Amino acid sequence: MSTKNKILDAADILFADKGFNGTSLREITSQANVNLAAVNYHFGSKKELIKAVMSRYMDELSPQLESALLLLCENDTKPSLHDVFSAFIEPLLNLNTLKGNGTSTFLQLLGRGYTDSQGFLRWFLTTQYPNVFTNFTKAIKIAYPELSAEEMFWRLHFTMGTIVFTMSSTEALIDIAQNDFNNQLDIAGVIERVIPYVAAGVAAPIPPPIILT
Amino acid sequence: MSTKNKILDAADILFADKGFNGTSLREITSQANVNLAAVNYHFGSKKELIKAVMSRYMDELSPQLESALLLLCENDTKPSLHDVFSAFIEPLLNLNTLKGNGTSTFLQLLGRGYTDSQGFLRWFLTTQYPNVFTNFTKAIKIAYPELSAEEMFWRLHFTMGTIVFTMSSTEALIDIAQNDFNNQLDIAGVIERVIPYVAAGVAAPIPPPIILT
DNA sequence: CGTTATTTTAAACAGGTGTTTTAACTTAGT
DNA sequence: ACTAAGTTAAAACACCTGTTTAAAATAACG
Repeated sequence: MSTKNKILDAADILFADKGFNGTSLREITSQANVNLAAVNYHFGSKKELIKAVMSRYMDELSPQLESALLLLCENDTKPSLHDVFSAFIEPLLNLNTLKGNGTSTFLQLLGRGYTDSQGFLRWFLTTQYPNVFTNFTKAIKIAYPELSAEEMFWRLHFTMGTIVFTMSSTEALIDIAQNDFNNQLDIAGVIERVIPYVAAGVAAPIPPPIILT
Repeated sequence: MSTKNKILDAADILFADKGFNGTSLREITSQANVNLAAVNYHFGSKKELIKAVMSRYMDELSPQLESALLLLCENDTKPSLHDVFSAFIEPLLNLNTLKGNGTSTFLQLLGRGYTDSQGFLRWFLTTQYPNVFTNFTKAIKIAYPELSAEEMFWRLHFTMGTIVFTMSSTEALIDIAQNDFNNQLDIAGVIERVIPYVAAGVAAPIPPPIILT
């Protein structure tokens, strides 16, 4: 395997586990059995390495999400919210088949990107991959046309928060759940539980207008 | 104001904004106009400072949450899920009256605690303030008795994720919302929007048992 | 007043950070 | 085989980290 990929693989796991700020280049290079200077030689800087780790996922995911949502919109039967979220999440699960634990680290990384590094990664994703967001919005608009654009904006971000936050602390939660309920459960199981939750949240009745007192 | 409080106030804002790992003691002490060594003199270490910042909120919040939820459980009319969440969130909003931006920074700090520092803060909170969690669970059990303990466990953590994640990026989201929909909105407004969302999520119909293929 | 405590200050400590440099090594291309 | 480009290696760079030290300043109290 090439040095570049060895670095990407090690960085992937360490970034997800300890955050971008919390992981040093020396940890990455020693985990990858590679010289320290190799990071700056192949990627230029730590910031560019972070972008590269995320791009590896997004470049594969973005077109899959686009086609899955497009298919849903062009269907003759109106999709339910549950359908929309399932279509969105299926490509995420497919990452697992290509790479062990792919889904979990990607969503963890996404969570890190929102909280670490003052949101520079959020900027990177929304500017480099804007279609993902707009297509998703379009599909939901079909499934739940009564929802105003503003209300939808907020509920989408609530949903983003639920998924990202859950995934970034998944291992800890699974540990607790196995202790308390001794029920075998993996990431896919957690995702299957979170879909009804977010679908119900997005589908919640429109609240009465807020009265300013 | 005492040196100790000047440090706590500065650390509060900086920790919320840049995370625990992302904030250096030198940033805190220069923001507080205080000597660097004062942190170690008054608190012992950075870790203890983090605990002190969180305790300041939790010591005030914990009894308020307890009484609000207790009142709800002892009421003769069965509370709805919306009632439970409102009772939980009202004390959070009251932090604002005591301290400017108290609610937002506290929830941001909570979010940091889940992702930064490999969950040592989560351990600190769950061991030091266990009542908060158990009382909340009890109230929901009354409002929605059909939900199994395990399902409730997950939905509570999804809810936690929604709130914490939303609050840790609230300013950014409010900025976007004001640009796109030019609608005046503050933190309280966001909270009023998130309550129906999480209430519907927790109240979602119980999903069919997962079939392992 | 003088004498303790308590607190603040500046300086240094040992160790970690991302990045750069310079030389050695490997790999193609002709 | 020789040169040129590409890659790896060890060492040093300048800077930042949390923490400690020891002296100076302030406060408290008899």
